[in-house]
Amino acid sequence: MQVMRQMIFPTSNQITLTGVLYAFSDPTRLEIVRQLATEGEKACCEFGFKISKSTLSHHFKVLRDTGVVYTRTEGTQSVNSIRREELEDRFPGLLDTILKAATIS
Amino acid sequence: MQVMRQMIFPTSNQITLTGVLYAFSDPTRLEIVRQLATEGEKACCEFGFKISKSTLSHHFKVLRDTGVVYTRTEGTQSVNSIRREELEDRFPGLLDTILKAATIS
DNA sequence: TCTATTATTCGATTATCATCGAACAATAGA
DNA sequence: TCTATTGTTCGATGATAATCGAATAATAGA
Repeated sequence: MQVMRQMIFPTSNQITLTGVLYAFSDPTRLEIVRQLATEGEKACCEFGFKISKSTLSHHFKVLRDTGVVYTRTEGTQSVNSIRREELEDRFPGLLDTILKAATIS
Repeated sequence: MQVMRQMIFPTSNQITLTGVLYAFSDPTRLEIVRQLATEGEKACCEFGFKISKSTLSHHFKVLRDTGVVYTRTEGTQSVNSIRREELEDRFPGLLDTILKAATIS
């Protein structure tokens, strides 16, 4: 029987630099975080990607596992937000610098 | 007949953010750039890694192809340096922020 | 010309990753 | 209870990537 496992989020000091950079190195994931940064928290279905929902779910799992994104359940929706405090605490300035760079290209 | 191909380096505007982040997402490559940043330009053989030289050569190729590192030939050695100007021109503050974060963990 | 040094290239292998469709889980609402 | 919605999980597949040993290339120096 398949079980909906509970989501696990790394603590601030469990977040690794290479992990965060890997999370951001995929164009889809970078765009997800960019939208979360500019438009605030959003459900998975509100991003307007053309990829399948299983692929999208995979990308959100990577973002959660690397400590970039927090997901809370609200009804049938999964509402995502950037873990700004933890990221800033762990690697000061990194998120903003990457987000700024993302608007350049 | 195998030919030693000429190295090709991307111009500043050919450098992509996801490419740079991918280059930095590997621990070996991150350490290479960290050493280049703190100790200046170095030949491939001077980094003290325990991996094979073909693997190390592969990592340097990735760093070149993504625009992070410049390699010049000096005798039988390949001397590497960070492309600071191009990176700063393309994505201001990115390199320093990542390097600073690399010293934290 | 021969040898040592340094690094790249090739070919192969193993591992990881992105992607998808189908099935399942959890919730909301009729 | 039934159905729709939303997202996760599973299993599979094709594409990338990391790694290595061996062969090759380029140069320096004896």
